[in-house]
Amino acid sequence: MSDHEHSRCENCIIRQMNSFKALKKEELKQMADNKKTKTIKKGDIIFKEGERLGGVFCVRNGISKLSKMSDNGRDQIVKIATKGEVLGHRSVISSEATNLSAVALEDMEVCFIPKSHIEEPLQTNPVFTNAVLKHMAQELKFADDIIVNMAQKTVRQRLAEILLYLEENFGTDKEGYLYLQLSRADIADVVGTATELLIRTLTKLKKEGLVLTAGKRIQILDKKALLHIVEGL
Amino acid sequence: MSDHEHSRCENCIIRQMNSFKALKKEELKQMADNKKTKTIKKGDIIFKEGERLGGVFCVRNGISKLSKMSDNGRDQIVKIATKGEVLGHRSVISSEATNLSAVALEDMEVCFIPKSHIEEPLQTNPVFTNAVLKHMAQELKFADDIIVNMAQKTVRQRLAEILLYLEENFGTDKEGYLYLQLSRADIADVVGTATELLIRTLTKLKKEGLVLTAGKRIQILDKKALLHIVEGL
DNA sequence: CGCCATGTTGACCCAATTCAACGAGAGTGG
DNA sequence: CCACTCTCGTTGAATTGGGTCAACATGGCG
Repeated sequence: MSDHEHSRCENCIIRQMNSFKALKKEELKQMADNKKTKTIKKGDIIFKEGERLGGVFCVRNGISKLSKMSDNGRDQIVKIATKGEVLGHRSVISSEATNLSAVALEDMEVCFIPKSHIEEPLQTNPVFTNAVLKHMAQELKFADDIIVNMAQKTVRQRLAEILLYLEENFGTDKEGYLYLQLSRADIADVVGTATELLIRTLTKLKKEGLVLTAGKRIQILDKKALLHIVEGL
Repeated sequence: MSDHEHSRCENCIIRQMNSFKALKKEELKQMADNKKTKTIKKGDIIFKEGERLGGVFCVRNGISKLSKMSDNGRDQIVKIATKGEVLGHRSVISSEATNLSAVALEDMEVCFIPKSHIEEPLQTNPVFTNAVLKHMAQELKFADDIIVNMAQKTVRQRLAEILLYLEENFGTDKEGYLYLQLSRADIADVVGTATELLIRTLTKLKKEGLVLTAGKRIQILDKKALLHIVEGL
């Protein structure tokens, strides 16, 4: 493996984007010596709901979905995780099996970090622990928002919200289409509905001139109108 | 104020039930000297969404609901918090305004603890910080479950689940009725639906012989059947 | 070229919301 | 004590939203 300077955690830019920035030099060195960088192909499973993770996965590049299977057999996507995010920290912290599955939506590069290198700083480095704590507090707040959305909003509202989210967080290509090309099924799994209804709802937005589609690609035409949909009915 | 032995945090039984058990004697002493015990009447607001809390509320007695207002004007109850639970820790940790409102469902006794007495141990007492961290990890997992339920399950399934939850967590009186008597509107706000539909769904369960109602009181007759509803359709 | 996964549409049925009306208990003030 | 009102629970009926099954299109990809 070509372990050059960029694969040393100390120099990893990703570190600036998450709680790892609170780690000390020695801790990072330890981590760098034990981490395993993995290349993951689009569609590959990083981990599956119910597995016990021996560590966390730090996303170096690419985008993944975190989902949970419902009793009725449908997947619900709970989060889309990208560069800089750490997967599996929740289950390492509570030393339980994961409640979520992680699947790559694009080719990815992730670093697997054995849990001992997380657990130890959690005991000894309060700055790190507090950074993680703050991060989880944020996640909890987002989760509350999602609960309310799922419980109270229509598919149309949730779709509008996700389209805006995708543009906000992943941007567009030069032609103005959303950079992240989720399949209709994936979008449906985020929204929490059947793909047929998702498609119908999207088609309606298209007819109203708020979005534009070309194959699986989607472009937002009227951001304001979408925002308006998200809020009122 | 009758500050007897039971009002010293060091001796508070509640402490055994939450992260405060990880606090050291001196920290508890400090806390005891600065906390304010408050009596809160049924229906009273403990705090409102958007407020900046100067500390956390430790529930000594009674039951409260934590809810968030949706854009469409309906309240969504996100959690029911009871004896031993700490309210407002999330917003203190991330030093933001609360995203939730807390209202008493019964007469309550809560201790208000100024945030400094939380923040300081978070910096200096890793055992405490880790206890809080673990607790939040649990909450996050529950939140994921709720998201999936809201997104994928019917009102009937969610109602069945909540009835079982209420029995499991708050028990029944001697006649077998659920101890915690939520109003139909509150149950609807937990389930995430209109009270009319909630009532209709409950009535159906009654006709099927799975539950029994007397005024606002509810009794579970067939736990197994309810469990079956929760899982399959 | 043909295959398989994905996207799309129709039609039907059940789930859920909404508005409207009414009933039943719980104060409250005369 | 009664009448009044207020909140809460309950039911009806109309309408819309959403799920499901089946059929068909389409578009990469071997």
